[in-house]
Amino acid sequence: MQETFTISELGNEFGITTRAIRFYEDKQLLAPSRRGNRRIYTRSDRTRLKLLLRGKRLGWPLEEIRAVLNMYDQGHEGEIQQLEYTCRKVRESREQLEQQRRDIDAALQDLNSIESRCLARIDLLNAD
Amino acid sequence: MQETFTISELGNEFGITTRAIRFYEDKQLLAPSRRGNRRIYTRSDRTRLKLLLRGKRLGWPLEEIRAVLNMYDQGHEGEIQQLEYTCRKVRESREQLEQQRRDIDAALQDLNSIESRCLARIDLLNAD
DNA sequence: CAGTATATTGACGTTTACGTCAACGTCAAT
DNA sequence: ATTGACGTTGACGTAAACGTCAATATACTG
Repeated sequence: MQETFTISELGNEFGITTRAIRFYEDKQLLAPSRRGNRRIYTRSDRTRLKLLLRGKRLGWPLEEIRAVLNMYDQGHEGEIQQLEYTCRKVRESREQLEQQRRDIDAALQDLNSIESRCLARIDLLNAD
Repeated sequence: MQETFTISELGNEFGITTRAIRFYEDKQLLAPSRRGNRRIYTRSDRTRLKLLLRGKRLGWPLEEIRAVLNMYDQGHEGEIQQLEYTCRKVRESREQLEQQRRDIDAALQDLNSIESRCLARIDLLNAD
């Protein structure tokens, strides 16, 4: 795989606009280096963007995604206060994720029962 | 349990404002009956709101939540075209939910590893 | 070296999902 | 009869998350 990426390469790969990527940078979720004026994204920048988009699929606001992304960096260094803070945030995020998983499981059950009723009804109408 | 509810009862129960509930009605996600001018919500209206909020916790836009809510109604009646359309939408929603579940599982793994590194680091700092 | 492609910042516009008044109606209790 | 408590519509405001230009710079390509 490549070592670095341009902004439009990442945009194409992930199906988002360069405008969005610059917006994320503006909101401190990304911090690519520059060659002159232009942004160059490393593999680690790309990973960060990938994680960002995962957060988006889960419906998290950017502000929260930023906090989670920072945990990835702050998990292995810093003062003890900072580490404990990170630990607390980890637990908070985990609880939210577990709530979301419960919601998903419930929704999947509902969808299954809707589909069953739907298929049964179609069957009934076809047996005329 | 009660048979009917006022708008503020529902707002208090679910921790949302009456403004939000009226907004959902405006966007066709709810359709309570009226006594004169005032809204009365049946148990079924309440259930609908509960499902709506579940969708919100999953980060779905209201427009999509509305489509899903309509599946609950359209799953057991209507023409065959409508039923098959509902079936397709059920499958689409299910795929999205399954993607979200994959994202959640991945995120939970990441959080676990962050927490481990964090705790190890704290342990190290405490053993001075 | 002209042309095309890709990049930049900056400013303004747009959609979603409500919040925040304002102005008014209604009903029960004092 | 008035005072709250609760409800209504309507208008306007706002934050988040970008979209959409415009003006400009830089880089590759024939």
